[in-house]
Amino acid sequence: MSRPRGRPARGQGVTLEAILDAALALLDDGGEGALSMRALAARLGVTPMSLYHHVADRAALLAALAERIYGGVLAGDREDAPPQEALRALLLRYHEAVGRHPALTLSIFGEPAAFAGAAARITARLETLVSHLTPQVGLWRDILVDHAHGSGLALAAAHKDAAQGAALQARYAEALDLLLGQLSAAGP
Amino acid sequence: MSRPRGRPARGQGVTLEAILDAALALLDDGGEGALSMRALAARLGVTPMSLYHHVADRAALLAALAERIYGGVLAGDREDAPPQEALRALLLRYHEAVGRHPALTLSIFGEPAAFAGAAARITARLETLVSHLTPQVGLWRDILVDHAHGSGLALAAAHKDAAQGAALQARYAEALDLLLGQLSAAGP
DNA sequence: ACCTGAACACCGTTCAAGT
DNA sequence: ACCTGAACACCGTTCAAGT
Repeated sequence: MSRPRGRPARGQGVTLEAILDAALALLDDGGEGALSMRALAARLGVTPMSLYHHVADRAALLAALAERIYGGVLAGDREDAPPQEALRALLLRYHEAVGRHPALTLSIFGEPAAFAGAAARITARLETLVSHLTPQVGLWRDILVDHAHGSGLALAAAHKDAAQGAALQARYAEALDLLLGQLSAAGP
Repeated sequence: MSRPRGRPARGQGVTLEAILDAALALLDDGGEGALSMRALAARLGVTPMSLYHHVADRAALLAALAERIYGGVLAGDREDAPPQEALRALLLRYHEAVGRHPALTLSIFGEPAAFAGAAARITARLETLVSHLTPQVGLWRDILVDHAHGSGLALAAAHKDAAQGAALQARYAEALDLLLGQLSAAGP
């Protein structure tokens, strides 16, 4: 019944891709507590230990997931768009990523190192955009980032209720427009 | 070496007070992962199971901690202060509570039910205050709450670094003043 | 009422052994 | 290079037994 002990035939093993897919699936429909190395291995039909040939440990797994999800946020960036448009689009994409995988967001906040890479890149881009719109760069950068995180948290807490989730997404867009309006009113 | 099996002499047992104190201590200097029922029991010199005579389970323990810490946020409230002052003071107290026990905040966000009671009372009070200052009540309530949570999260992530923590607290106050200024400029 | 000890079904991770 | 099985040091929680 059990797999043979040695290295399996070519194509039988797990790939990092498959591990990340399965981990995200566990997180998405079981919540934060559903992602354990053992449950993940079971879902992949493999022993827990074989995962450690692809990721260093659980923290590294979360880091890889963060990179996959939040790394894409900067991808849709258009260099030529006016700063306010670009800023708005960036924050909406970020917030949407948070909303699509709320349990990942919660896990990541508990493991800040996992998120450091993507967060730094997103923040850097955001800071550049803000600097085109107001001299109070640090202040507005913090406001926009903190507000996005707080709203993302509310989204994560409401993740069982899809209707409420959609309402929160809409509310975020509304709040963001208000903030951006005031940011540009503060003017350069 | 081990305690006798039956009920101990009067005053030998654990109290809920002592459990909450110890739990907070574990959280504060060990972070989110340091609070386990077993570690908590060990710190109190008791078997894990005796804790279950005082709290239903781990979630209930977190709820009791949330009530202790966040319940106090409304205590300093002065009914007669002008709404903007009261709003500012409320948010600073809330943010400070978050900052004083960052690991609790992180744990609570992962267990939203634990926080429901205190959060609802704080939000209700905040909403009343906001309604005195602007017609856009829901929008500004969300902005202020989400911003406070997001900033609290940053505080939690930086909790090893006390100097950075202080800087973040100061930044929050600055951002809050800016937001409140714009809130009142939007006017009733 | 409140404690104990043993037990159950879990964790993450290391190590040695296999191919 | 990549997998397995056994092991270690943990979890939360239930249950029966003690006083």
